[in-house]
Amino acid sequence: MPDESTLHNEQPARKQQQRSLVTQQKLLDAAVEAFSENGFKGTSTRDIAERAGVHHPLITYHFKNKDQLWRAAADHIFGAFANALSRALEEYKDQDPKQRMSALIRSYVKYAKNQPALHKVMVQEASYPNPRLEWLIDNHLKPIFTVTFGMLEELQQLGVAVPGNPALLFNMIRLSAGGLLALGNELKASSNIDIDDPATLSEISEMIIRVFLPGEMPASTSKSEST
Amino acid sequence: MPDESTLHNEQPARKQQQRSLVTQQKLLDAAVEAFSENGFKGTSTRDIAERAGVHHPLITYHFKNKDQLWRAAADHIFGAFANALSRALEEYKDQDPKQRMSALIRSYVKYAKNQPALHKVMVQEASYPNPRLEWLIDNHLKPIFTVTFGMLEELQQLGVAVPGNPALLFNMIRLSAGGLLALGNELKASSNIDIDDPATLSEISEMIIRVFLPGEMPASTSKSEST
DNA sequence: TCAATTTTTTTCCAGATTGGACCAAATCGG
DNA sequence: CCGATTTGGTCCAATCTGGAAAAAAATTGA
Repeated sequence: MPDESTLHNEQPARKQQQRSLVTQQKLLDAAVEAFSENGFKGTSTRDIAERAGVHHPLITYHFKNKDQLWRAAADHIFGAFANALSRALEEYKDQDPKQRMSALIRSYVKYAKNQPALHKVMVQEASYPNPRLEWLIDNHLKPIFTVTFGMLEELQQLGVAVPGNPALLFNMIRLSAGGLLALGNELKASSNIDIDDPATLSEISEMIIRVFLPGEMPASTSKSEST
Repeated sequence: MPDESTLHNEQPARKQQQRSLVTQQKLLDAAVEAFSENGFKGTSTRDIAERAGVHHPLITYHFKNKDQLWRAAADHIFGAFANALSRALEEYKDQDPKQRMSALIRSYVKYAKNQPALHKVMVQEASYPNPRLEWLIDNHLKPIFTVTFGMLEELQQLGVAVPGNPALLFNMIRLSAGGLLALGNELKASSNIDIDDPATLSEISEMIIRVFLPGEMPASTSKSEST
């Protein structure tokens, strides 16, 4: 299964070298960091190459241009995030809906801690209409939204999640979690919140769960009512 | 009361001209817009001047340099916001704590709708440690935080606000409201939420209130117990 | 009205940065 | 060890950077 995010994958007369993968990885990590800090416009390819410790023409070689690099970087983090969500969903598939959603929230908070760029990049691109935003929505946001939206609706019907527009609910949860971890620099100074403390992290998850999913699961006597 | 945010206010041998105030205003508005979209680094003074429809050397004339312009722009929006909060607080000073906090939230949502830069600029600057972030925290964030923090603590003791670290609570409210309105471009496409619809706006306020302040005010027989 | 002052316009700069092209050298896979 | 892949080093032309400086225009106060 060849890597779709890179070039030179048409007729690989010879397989990709190991060091090539390493530099691609370094460039992707650096790109994520840089783009999340300064946005697409505010980031130069040279800055990215420098962070990666790599000569900047290698960007052209591996990703053709700045725009493709941005897309690859977005795939990099959003793909990994989608995997993390799937894993959490799989692991808790036998639990009740509240447990499942709680697991998703904890998973998101944990992922956002290690990869705050997930939220930052979104905010950066949503600042003004642009083709990257549309691409991001279609390729990465909508799928997550669709899944979560249904789960939230179910939880509302069960009286677990607070009532109201599920779409709003979804985004409030997302913003609370992603925002808190993206604003780490600020929270320490403004609110004396240390997101580097593991205890703070679980406090955040649990508070989000308590706030948005305040109800208890109804004790269902018939365990398998829906097939 | 001379305008502190501008230069030439030491010994005004002659009073500031009207057109001068106009260009300053245009530059401030343009600066807010540009900085919120592309961050400090990603914004050029020429871009700002262009948005304002003004020759770019006027920035140097009115604000000395890019950094001072950024500070003036921040004062511009955060100052107006602080005023809006004060007015809401004053207007509801005779109501009970839950009504007061609800008024603050509605006021924030309303303000953030018209001035999403309030949130965006924060996120932009919090992306990485920098002197502007510290300045923003000390001059504009902490005062708001202090007031609201106390109110939230009181509401928690009354059983109105959800329990947990009040600082976290404060920031979750802030991020839910500010984030939703800052992500307007995205929400329409990803979640079919139209923040330009006035109904959506009040739906947001009311949901935030319902979620974070779920309790009812206890019926107090003694109206004026604390002096 | 008219001169002093404030504000705007115009022009200029020196340097840094931009994304990307190019090719020789090095490295690696088969 | 051969050939494909990857990297290093160099170069470029264009654009953009924040800011200085001086001339021109507009407004004010007397």
